[in-house]
Amino acid sequence: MAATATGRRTRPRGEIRRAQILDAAVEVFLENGYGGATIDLVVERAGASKATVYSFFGGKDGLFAAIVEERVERILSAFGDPEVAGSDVLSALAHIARRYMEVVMVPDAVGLYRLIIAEGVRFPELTRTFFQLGPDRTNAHLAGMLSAWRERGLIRLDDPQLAAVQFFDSVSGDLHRRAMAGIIPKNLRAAIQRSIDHAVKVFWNGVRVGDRPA
Amino acid sequence: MAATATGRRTRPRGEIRRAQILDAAVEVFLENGYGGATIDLVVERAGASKATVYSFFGGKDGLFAAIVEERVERILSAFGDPEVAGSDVLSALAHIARRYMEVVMVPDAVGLYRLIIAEGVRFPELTRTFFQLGPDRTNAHLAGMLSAWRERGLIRLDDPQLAAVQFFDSVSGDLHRRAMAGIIPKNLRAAIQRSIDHAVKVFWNGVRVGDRPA
DNA sequence: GTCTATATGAAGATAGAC
DNA sequence: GTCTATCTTCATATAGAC
Repeated sequence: MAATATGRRTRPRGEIRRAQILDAAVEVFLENGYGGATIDLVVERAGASKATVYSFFGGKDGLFAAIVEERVERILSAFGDPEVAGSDVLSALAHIARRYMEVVMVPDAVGLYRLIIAEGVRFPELTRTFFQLGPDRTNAHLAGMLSAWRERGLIRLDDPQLAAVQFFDSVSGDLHRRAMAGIIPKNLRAAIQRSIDHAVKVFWNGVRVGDRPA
Repeated sequence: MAATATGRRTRPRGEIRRAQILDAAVEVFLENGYGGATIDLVVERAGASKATVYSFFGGKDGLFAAIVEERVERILSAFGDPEVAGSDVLSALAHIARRYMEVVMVPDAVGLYRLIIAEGVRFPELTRTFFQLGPDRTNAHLAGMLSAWRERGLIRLDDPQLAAVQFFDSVSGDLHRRAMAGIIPKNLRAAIQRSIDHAVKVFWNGVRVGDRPA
C-alpha cells in the first residue's frame, strides 16, 4: 500500500501543492481584485509558503495568468456542447438565453470578467486567450444555430455571427455590466427572466420569416 | 488690473490649484488604473505637492471619487439634450445609435467605465451615482422616444425602458466590453458602423407595426 | 495655502537552511 | 521541494517650515 521506491507516482510530485495554491489564489483574486490580492493572503489560505508560490508561478503576474487560464475552461464547460438546431426557433432562443445567463451571471464568472477588464490592458496576450476560449466560443455556438435556421428558411438575417453577439448582449449586457460593478438588483432572478423574455421577443420578431401575429 | 485687497476674487482661492490637480489625476488614473496610479505621479504631473493633494481631496479614495463625479458630467454632456421623437423611426434609431457610440467609445469614457467596474465594489455609493448620472440618463432618453412612438402607434413593444437598454447593448455591448479590456479591432470605425446597421435593422423589424417588406 | 522632508507600513521578491 | 526569515522598494500619509 505504501509507495515503493519505484512506483506510485500518482502525480508528478508538486502537482498537488500547485493545485492547492492555485485554488486559494482564485479565491483571493476574485474576492479582492488584482490590486487587493496579496501573495501573503494566498499563502495563508493555501497553507503554503511564499517561496513555493514563486517557484511555481514566478510571481504575481504568473499567478494571475494561471488563474485566468484555469477558470475560463471550468466556467465555460458548464455551457455544454452545441446542440442541433431544431425547428422551434423561439423556444430554442429562450432556452439558450437562459443557459447563457446561468453561466455568465454566476459570481465567479462575473469576477473573472471583472479581472480581465481591470487588468487586461497590461496582459494583451492573456486577454486575447480569454476572449477566444470564452465569449468567442459561446458566440460561435449560437451563430451556428442561426446559420442552420437561416439555411432552412426559418429566419432572415445578414450576419449570423454579429446577430449572435448582439442577441447575447441584449439579454445580458446591462445586468452583467452592473454586476461587474457590484450592482445587483434585489430580485436578480426576476430581472433575468424579464430581460430574457423581452429580448427573445424582439429578436424573434426581428428575424422571423413570415408575418407576425396581430 | 491687479487684485485689490477686497475685490477680484475670480475664484475662491484654491480653486485653480484644485482644478490643476484634478486634471492631472484624471490622466493618471485613466492611464494606469486605480492600483497603478500613485499620488506621486499626480503630484509630478500637476506640479504640486503631496500635502496639497491631501488637503484638498483627503487621500487617494477622495481623489478617485472626485475624478468620477467630474468626468461623468463632462462625458455625458456630449450626448446632448433629448430631442423630440419624429415620425421616421428607422432614421432616428440609427441616428441615436451613432451618437451613443460616439460618446461611449471615446477612450476617456471607456477608461472611466473600466475604473468603475474594477473598483466599483469598494465604492458602492459612487458607483450608484455613476450609473444614475451616466447610463441611466441615456437609457431614459431613448426610452422616452420609444414611448412616444408607441403612443403614436408606430412601434409595438412591452417595456420601453427595457427595450432602450437592450437596444443600446445590442449596438455597443461587445465592442465596448472588449475596448475596456484593451481589445480594439483594427478598423474600429467600420466595426461600429456594421454593428449599428445590423442592430438597427433587427430591432426595427422587431418592433415596427405593420408587416415587413419582402 | 503650499511646500520639503520624513515617518510608517505594506507587499513583492529572494537567500539560505532543511 | 518546501520552509523561515529577511531584504528592498515604494506608496500612503503626516509634521512642520514658510
